[in-house]
Amino acid sequence: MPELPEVENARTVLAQATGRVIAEIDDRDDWVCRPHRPGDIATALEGGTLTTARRIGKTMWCDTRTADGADGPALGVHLGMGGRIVVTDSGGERIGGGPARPDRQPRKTEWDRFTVAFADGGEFRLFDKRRLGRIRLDPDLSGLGPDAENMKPAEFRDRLAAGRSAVKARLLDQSVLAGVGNLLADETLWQARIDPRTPVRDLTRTDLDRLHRNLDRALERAIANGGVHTGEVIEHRHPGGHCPRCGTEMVHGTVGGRSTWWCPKEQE
DNA sequence: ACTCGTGTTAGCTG
DNA sequence: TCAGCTAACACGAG
Repeated sequence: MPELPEVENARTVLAQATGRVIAEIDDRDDWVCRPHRPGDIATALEGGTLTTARRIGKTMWCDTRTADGADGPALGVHLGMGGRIVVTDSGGERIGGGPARPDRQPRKTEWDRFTVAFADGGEFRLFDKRRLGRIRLDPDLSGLGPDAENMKPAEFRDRLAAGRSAVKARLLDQSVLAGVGNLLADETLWQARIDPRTPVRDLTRTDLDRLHRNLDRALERAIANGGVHTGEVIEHRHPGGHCPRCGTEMVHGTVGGRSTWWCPKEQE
């Protein structure tokens, strides 16, 4: 599920975990918590509090304070392909995450990969069937480009146009800009009518500005509508799918190492 | 039964 | 150095 819009929603849920005293942490999943050893994260954070819930691209982290009021290590949270944040109140009820809707995910405790129990009785959990999510202390954010939201046109052009990769590969490169995933890239390129395979060096300034405007719009709409899966072209990304604008059959290929669908007529 | 995938990373190759 | 490929992680969906 998670690309920038989903992660931003998750961040608002995670924010519900701030300001509460950490009683106990279950960090026994040594794959999700690598390279830490079981107990490392618990030792570092138990007795303290999470003070913020921040995000760049698809990476979230909480700043922390120790029991005696000093700054603690940051707690990094990445959802991977399908992780979800669950925060409960002292009564065990889920909080955050917008309008209440029944949780369709069957819950199985072995899929809770990391749990913070608060002194008030509530919890913060990373629920992740595929175990591709990640928790770590003081995550390295230096490899991330600027968040894909709120980039200036010139900054977007300069960063995107460097190098000679296919434009989609560039959009997916988190060190160029952070937050665009596979679905959002396909949606944006379709909206902008640009072939995902186009080398960035062949894009004109006009192309880049149009791409940027469409990325902004796709992000805004995905956030408003509840996720990247609400994009216009997303439901047509399958064998036999047709371009919702012109009706041409969508074409499939691999670009930037990822499954890619585009309209061969409009995206040249 | 078998392939694919909304993500990331390490390691390898040209 | 850069760019592209592969494997690994684990499981559901088609």
